[in-house]
Amino acid sequence: MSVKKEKKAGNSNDNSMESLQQKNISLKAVAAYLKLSPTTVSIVLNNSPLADSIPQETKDRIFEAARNLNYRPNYIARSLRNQRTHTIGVLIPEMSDGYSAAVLSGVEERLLQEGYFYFVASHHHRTDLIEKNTQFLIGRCVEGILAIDTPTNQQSLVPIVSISGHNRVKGITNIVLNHEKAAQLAIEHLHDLGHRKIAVIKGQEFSSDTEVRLSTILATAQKFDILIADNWITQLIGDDPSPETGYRATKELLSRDAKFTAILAFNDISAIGAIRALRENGLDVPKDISIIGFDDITAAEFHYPALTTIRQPLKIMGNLGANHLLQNIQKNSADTLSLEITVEPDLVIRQSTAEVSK
Amino acid sequence: MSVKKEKKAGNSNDNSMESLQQKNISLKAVAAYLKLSPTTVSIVLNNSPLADSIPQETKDRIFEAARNLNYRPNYIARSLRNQRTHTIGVLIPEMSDGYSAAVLSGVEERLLQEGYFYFVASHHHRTDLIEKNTQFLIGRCVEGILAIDTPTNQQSLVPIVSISGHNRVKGITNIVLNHEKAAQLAIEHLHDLGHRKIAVIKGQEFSSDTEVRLSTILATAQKFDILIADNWITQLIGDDPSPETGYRATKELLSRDAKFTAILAFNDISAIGAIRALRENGLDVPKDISIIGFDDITAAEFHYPALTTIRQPLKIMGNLGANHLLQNIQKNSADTLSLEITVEPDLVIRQSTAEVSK
DNA sequence: TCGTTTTACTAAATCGTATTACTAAATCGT
DNA sequence: ACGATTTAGTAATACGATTTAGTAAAACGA
Repeated sequence: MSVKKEKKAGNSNDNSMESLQQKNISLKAVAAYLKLSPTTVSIVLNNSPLADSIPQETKDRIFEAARNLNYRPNYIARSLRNQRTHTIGVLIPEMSDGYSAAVLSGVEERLLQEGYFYFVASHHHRTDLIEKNTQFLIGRCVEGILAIDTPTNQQSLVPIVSISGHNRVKGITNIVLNHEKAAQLAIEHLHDLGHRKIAVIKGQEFSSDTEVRLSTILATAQKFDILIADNWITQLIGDDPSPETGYRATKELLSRDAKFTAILAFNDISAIGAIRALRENGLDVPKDISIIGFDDITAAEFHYPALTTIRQPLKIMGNLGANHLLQNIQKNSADTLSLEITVEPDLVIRQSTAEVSK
Repeated sequence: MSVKKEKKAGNSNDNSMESLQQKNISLKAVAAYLKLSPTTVSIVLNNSPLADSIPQETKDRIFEAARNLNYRPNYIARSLRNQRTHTIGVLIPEMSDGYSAAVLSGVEERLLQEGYFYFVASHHHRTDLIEKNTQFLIGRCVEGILAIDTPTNQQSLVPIVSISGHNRVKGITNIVLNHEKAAQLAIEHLHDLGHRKIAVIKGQEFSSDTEVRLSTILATAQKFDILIADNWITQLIGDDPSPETGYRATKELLSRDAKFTAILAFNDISAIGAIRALRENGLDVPKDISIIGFDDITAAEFHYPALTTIRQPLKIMGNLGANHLLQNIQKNSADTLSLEITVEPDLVIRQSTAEVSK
């Protein structure tokens, strides 16, 4: 890393500074300039009902002065006065895992529409950081918290909406996937292709979806008369967000010399790792083994072979989460309903699944 | 999407509410409780130099009361008084493109260490949104702006640090890759493998690195006596952040019936699309055509074939950017140096490149 | 012992805005 | 023509902290 100093810039007699607005014109300054009181200026600029009694001519003068002086109300002062920050806090496990980013993009879209901004804090699956970050965010006067794939077991002063959070705390709204449907789609697809012996890669302990996903799969498999032997279940270990964990879990699976014909992976990332492990063992996907992923992240479509997967509408979940959080903020938060909003998965058939051979 | 109402929660006589801290204890309230003035309480809690004259016994009383009453200073009030928000704004093209997320994780890490939070605003490559979002962020009283892969042509009231921004504006610090070195690594690697005819997939017009990357590659190729014919250069079109654009660009390239032996892709995403296009045309990577990507995003390693790529230290660039922005904020911003900080690329050799056949 | 310094605090101003309560002049109704 | 209302504003207060300037009592120094 090298550093190259170029030149001094922006000292006070630099004429290009003229293009910069002079600092922080306050309401008082505008009022002084107009020889009016701050009250009047405030009333007019905010179009408060009191402004009815101000003649249009004066209003025009005020608007013009505000524009010319480039008056921008100080957000901090306004927040203090109004007790509104228009800011929410978002808790995520990891910035760079694709999943959070996809949900976040939905969150951002919705929030910006309403003039809200958000703080992000990631906790890397450490419970102490979840707690600490929650406190930090509340300390920053956020009006609500959106927990993405993050266990939240505490009630709080501010409304909380949890996306894929898997928890049942009073007053917390949950956005969850229809897990039964997801399991059904996956199992049925494999069943249709003739698979009867399936292995499962389970998520990490700390992932909120781990438990439901496994249990719904097991239950559905039974219905379809499909065998998932105990030692055909492995688990992702460690918090590495790369396919490495799926690779390891699959190696482990293969070492057990099992005779399954398909693998249900916890997510697309681990499915990608699994495929690599299989390939290393001389097994072809989908000819020898079929694989289904989960989530439908961008990488799924362009992987080779392209992943058959259960799509979660991540961006929409972000939209919905933001939406409900805003609603809860509008309402008296002491009167919040505990809602559970369910979104539907889709089966996306690509090239990683095929009819069972022979 | 279905909605299931579960139960009312958190009404006022709900005893679980007791665990929630009562709302907003103010400094004044603490002072009243202690029969002291807010001044004294503030002085002690902030450990201001004036606290020297306060006896330890009184200090202890104050600390205890603050703890018992669960006093949390109001961040907004404090910001107003101190004229510090400890908040910065981050401009990115897209939340979910992997690149921004990787840089952001580095940014977040560094900022949290210093007690800063950040607002994110994405502009989807629209210049009007860049301008608008910048105004919004400044309106929110951010102390500085970090522009990731975002052209910034204006000076501003607050310090700006640009990461991969490719621009030369006074007072803006730039974090950039050593592009010459990157081109050198890529070309040299292909040269070593015997390649003499190379195609290039150029980035979109709006990507800040597009121009430098192409020009450095062309210059370096010349040095190595490698041919890059004019019609062996295609460009990514459109703002789709998926490999689709790379796929299209490569199809176009192949339709020109060119006789190159390797492709330099603008980034890993487009390299992945390129490989798919080649495969569809019956060409094997790396046997028939070698491909080099750029960035080394997570997907690169686990793609099939695993991508040979030029790694950018994205997270470190985020770290550095945040770091320099904080430094510029500390200093008098009117006295900011225009710096250019260069980070070094690495060649990561995997399976998408091989010796030229025959 | 008397003036100075130190101790242990507090009153008041400030940050920039929004709102409530008020006032003086003009207009209206009858 | 006289009280009531409307018009066109302003002064004062609050939001919740920090800081400057100050004060009364105690301790100190000679």
